[in-house]
Amino acid sequence: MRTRTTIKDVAEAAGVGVATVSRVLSGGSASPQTRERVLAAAAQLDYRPSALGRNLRRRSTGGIGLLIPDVTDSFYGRVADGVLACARAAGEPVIVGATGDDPEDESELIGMLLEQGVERVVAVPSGEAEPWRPATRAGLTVVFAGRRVAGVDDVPAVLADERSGVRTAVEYLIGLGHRRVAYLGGHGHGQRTAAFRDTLTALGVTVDEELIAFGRATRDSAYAAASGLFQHRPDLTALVAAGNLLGEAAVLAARELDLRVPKDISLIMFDDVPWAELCAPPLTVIAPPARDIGYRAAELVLRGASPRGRAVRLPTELIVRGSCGPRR
Amino acid sequence: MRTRTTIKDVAEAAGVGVATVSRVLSGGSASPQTRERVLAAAAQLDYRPSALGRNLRRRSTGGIGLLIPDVTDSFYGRVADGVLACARAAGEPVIVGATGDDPEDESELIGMLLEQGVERVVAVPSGEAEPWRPATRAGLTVVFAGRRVAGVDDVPAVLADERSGVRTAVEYLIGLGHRRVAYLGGHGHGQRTAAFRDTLTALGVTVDEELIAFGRATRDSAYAAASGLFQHRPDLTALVAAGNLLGEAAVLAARELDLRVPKDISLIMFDDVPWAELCAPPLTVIAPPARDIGYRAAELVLRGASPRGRAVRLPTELIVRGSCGPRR
DNA sequence: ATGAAAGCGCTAACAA
DNA sequence: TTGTTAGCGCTTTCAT
Repeated sequence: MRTRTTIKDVAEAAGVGVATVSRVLSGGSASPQTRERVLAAAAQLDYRPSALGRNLRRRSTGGIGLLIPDVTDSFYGRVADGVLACARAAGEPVIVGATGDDPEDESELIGMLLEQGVERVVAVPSGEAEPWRPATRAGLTVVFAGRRVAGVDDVPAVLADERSGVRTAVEYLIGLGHRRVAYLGGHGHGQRTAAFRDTLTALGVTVDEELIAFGRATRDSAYAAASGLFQHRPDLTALVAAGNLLGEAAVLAARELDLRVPKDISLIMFDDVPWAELCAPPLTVIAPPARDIGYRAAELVLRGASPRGRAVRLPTELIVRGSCGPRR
Repeated sequence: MRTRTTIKDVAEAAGVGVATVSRVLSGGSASPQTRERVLAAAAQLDYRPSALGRNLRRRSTGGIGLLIPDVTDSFYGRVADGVLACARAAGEPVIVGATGDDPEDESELIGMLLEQGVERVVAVPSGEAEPWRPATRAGLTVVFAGRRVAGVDDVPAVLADERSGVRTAVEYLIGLGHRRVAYLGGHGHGQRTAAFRDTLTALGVTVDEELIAFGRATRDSAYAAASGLFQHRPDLTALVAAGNLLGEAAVLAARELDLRVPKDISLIMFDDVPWAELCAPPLTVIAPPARDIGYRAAELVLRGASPRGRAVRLPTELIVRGSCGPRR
């Protein structure tokens, strides 16, 4: 196997010093003729500067790290897509890790990034503060996406405006005449849950804690929670699912229990996914701008993020399809 | 910001030379006491060897590159998940790029990986051979996943057994009494298309080219193709969609045209996705082991892949749900 | 078994 | 403007 052409080869071929090559290639000053000679030689030899040498010298990889719970989930997938798009535009490589929402794994992955010399990371955090201590201590620039972590306030975040999104949804349901509205939440949905309660209260509907249930991040758990809700409280007429997995579970459970949507029960889901339109009836959703969240987070982290941990909130959109109707 | 602790710090703290530290940490020979001293010092200083130095020395990143058309697509997402899982088990970082199935982008991304010193890549290739020339020339170890590239035969591939999957599907449909079976294909589905034709022929059904249509990799294009098929040939009674995007389009188009599934038309899709169960009726599918494909491909590439470009074919599974019925 | 020393490819002072 | 040089942190001969 032929060994890679290095800066030295180019320097020799162009009859200049390596520093000059480096300068020319990174847009430094050089006489027009020198520049041309260098460029010609580089092109001739098909030279590609090795990031290895540069990284070592700079003591850091240029790239950005991306930590998400699960590539396979539509929401995180879209966030990742946004990050990749932004990084690509900036010519930066992205190292991706899946945490499974497990703080231990998250911790290990952060360690791996540190080891790789990554110094900027975008993450949908698991929720624990602990894994992020070593990161910030090591001087990592991190930006949270889609969620933030209680107790880690020096990290900026790009979020969906969940409060307003959930409020809109609940108002919509109440406006349709519903009074016994259930809520199905999951990991990392504290914001949404709070908004749900607050909106109900603000509208003069007393919060029935029995109508609030939670599932863990598996399909089975979400299904069990949804099914339990429907069975224990057959009087509920509407349900807000706080995420796409939970919405999926709600649709399935409703069907299994022969509940007609939206006749028997109105369904609304936080997050828009391709299958929302394929459902029968198509699902009404609160759509968060997942891809934008990723893109903006990547922009922020590349810009060096602001030292002050402010949060950017991106608006959600209520997309009315066919899964909500007037109270039965 | 405190500067990272280096191997030199550990060496000093342990009162040994850097070479010894390096040896101990990579499991080389050392006297028990020296080993202990080094380990203690390393732990004490919370030392993490920098991949930067190691990479430069070794002239390569340990990690693996992953190139897929679109993180957002369920199939590729699952492939990516498999790759990430395997890489994580091996402690290797993964640099991910989205090609959008565009050979130009693919080419650039390959260049980026080369520049980063990545020497192993798993890819769902766009289909063009050209982007891969520089890669193999540079000595990259590459393994294709889910697809292969005509003319690039020195690259091993991990694939779904598409022929047998499609055959099973077509046989199933024919067994149900269907004779006018349509096929909706897309980019990179040559294998499936061929299997479709062959199976029909083998079963004594003449292939009606008008019943074979193709969409590009966008939702709009897929929808147009599906819709066109249904409208031009209202006599067709069954359709095989070669991928999840196409299946989605078929479901939507059928609904739009008021075709009842499976009464008016039987639908079967290559690829299993969460929404297949949510559909009404739930979609019958040929499920490829997407995650396994990714995992196996990563295993192969980490093992250094075989120089001989053999293909591993993983079996698909026919999952009968409710979208296929007897000919009307 | 261990240490000294030579780089890996690159960039950034510093000189010229 | 340009070349020389000194490392970045690590692994790996080569002596000892």
